[in-house]
Amino acid sequence: MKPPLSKHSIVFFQEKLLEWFKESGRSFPWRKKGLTQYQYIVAETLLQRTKAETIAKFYPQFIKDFPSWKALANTNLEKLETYLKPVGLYKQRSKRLVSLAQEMVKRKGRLPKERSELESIPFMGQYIANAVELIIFNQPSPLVDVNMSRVLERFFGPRKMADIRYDTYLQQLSYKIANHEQSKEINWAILDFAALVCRPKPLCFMCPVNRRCKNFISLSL
DNA sequence: ATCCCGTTAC
DNA sequence: GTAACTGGAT
Repeated sequence: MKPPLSKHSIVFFQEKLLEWFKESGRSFPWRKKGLTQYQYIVAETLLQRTKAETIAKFYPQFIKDFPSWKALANTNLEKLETYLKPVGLYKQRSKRLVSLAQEMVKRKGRLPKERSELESIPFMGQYIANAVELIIFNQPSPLVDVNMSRVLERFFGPRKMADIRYDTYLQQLSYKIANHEQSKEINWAILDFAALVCRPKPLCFMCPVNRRCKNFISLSL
């Protein structure tokens, strides 16, 4: 047995997934170039606990109707709830979006670069803070959600803690994976791979890294 | 560690 | 009917 966390296996994983992404990666409006900070952060907030395809249909119109932090900050909460009903979690989400927008208006649209200050912004948690570092600050950073965790755990071995955000093994592993010239593409590759191949019920037969995966045999029989 | 809280896919 | 979905706050 080879050591599961060897540099070699990490590079193997990165390269194979980047290759897979070029062929089979998904395309979403919030992955385009030239989005404003506002547009990107709103997308991340909408995506929480919701399928990306659902938000993809909804997002372009949302940006037209609420084009800026100011527009969103001045929106009536009940109207926003009605507006968000089709995508679910409308009470949470409207509250989050408005208070986030109001905070950003106070900050004149400027994001703090200090990590702890970034996470002090209401409803800007670990995930979105990582996404801001990755997409807006252009630094390598992992988008560690339940889906990325599932993929990494299957391939590299399971975590110990129940909560992804406090599991040091998973956190360190995900930073190693994301630490790459093409950090954005790696992250998107893993998210897409999680949604299309390494699903909760995995489709191992079409997996480009199945030969080295710890769960290949047990889960595909 | 626990609560929050909806649509969709299966 | 239930599990799943690009989590965050307390």
